[in-house]
Amino acid sequence: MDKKQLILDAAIKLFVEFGFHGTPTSKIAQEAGVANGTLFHYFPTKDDLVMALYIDIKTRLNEYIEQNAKQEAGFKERVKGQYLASLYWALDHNAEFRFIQLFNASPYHTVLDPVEVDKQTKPILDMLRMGIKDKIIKDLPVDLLYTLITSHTYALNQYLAGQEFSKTKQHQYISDTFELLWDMLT
Amino acid sequence: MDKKQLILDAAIKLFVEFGFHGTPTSKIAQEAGVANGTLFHYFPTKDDLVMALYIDIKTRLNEYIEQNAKQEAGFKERVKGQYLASLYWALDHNAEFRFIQLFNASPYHTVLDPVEVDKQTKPILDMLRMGIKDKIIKDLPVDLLYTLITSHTYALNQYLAGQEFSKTKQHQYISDTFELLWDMLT
DNA sequence: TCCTATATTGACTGAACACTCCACAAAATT
DNA sequence: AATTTTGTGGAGTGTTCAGTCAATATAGGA
Repeated sequence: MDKKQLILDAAIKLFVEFGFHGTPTSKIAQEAGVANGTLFHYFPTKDDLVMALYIDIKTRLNEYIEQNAKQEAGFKERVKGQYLASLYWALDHNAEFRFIQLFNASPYHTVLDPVEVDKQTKPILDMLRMGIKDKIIKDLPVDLLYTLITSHTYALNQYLAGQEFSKTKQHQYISDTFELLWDMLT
Repeated sequence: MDKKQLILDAAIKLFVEFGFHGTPTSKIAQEAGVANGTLFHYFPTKDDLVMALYIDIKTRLNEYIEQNAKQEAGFKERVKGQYLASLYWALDHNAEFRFIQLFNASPYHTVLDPVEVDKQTKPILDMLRMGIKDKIIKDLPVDLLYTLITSHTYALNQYLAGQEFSKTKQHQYISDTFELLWDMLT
């Protein structure tokens, strides 16, 4: 068993439930079933843990999107692929997705390496630029559009997580809200 | 000079910059220029302070919206009035607006009195319901639409706050994104 | 088998923190 | 003016926490 992963898993759960301030490292170690010192063996500081967690989660989400959002079809289908993949992943990894939101709203977000952030968002911005060039979507700054799309996605996830819908209803709302998003963009 | 207000002002500033976990009550008192004990005279616990702060800010925002979003015109103008008022207020009270976001993403949000929350959102939900009945906007659950509208608004504020735009540009983006929002809803 | 490197433990520490307490000041009430 | 209530101060307190450390375990290579 990978203790490092146990620690990360415990940390997600507790951070999402109690926030960063509300979860001592001791509780994380306890929840993970490891000794206090073990946590600091893998993560020198609590901040390192938070950062590592964010990077880990974001990486896995991006991998999932890359593998599941097909590239072949037309522009709308490509955007939709990204949107659906994000939300399907979020349905299965709710704590992780909420952690991303928590992190984004927190001051940690500002200490992220901008280069790394750019690298992750660039493909999407490029896609949007192409849509603008082809006069498919509205001509507005792509980073603005990106912000709006992202927040739309998070908002839907929060909505779905906040209530107990059937799988069918969930998928329906995901489709429906993609159409809203699309109407917004075009 | 109202020390209570000094404390609230200092708290907003520090919470937004360092997060809840990163701002000790001692720093808040120091920033406010009052003694440690004075803070606890007004706010028995740190949590009470956070809560009071949220309620205070939310109240002022709502008052501003109520006074500035005119009621008379047609449906689109009424929705637009709300949107513009929110964002204009946010431009002048950026820390406060970011505090609301921080709070919403935090675990504090779950301990809010649901009755109070309902009371604040009801007018907007009623407005949306009317729009649906009149076939102006799409027929989806109003609380879902509300979530999407809210997050759209926060997202734009975050975008505007993140870069240094001229007043003109800011107003233009606020108008432009309202049209996006409207296209999404209708 | 020995040796070295890495993993794991949990008691410990020093600092930071939320909050208390009591003294005193200012205002309000009588 | 006397008395009560409310505001203000800041040193003090008990606790909690992030992070250390030295001892022990585990594993892998020579």
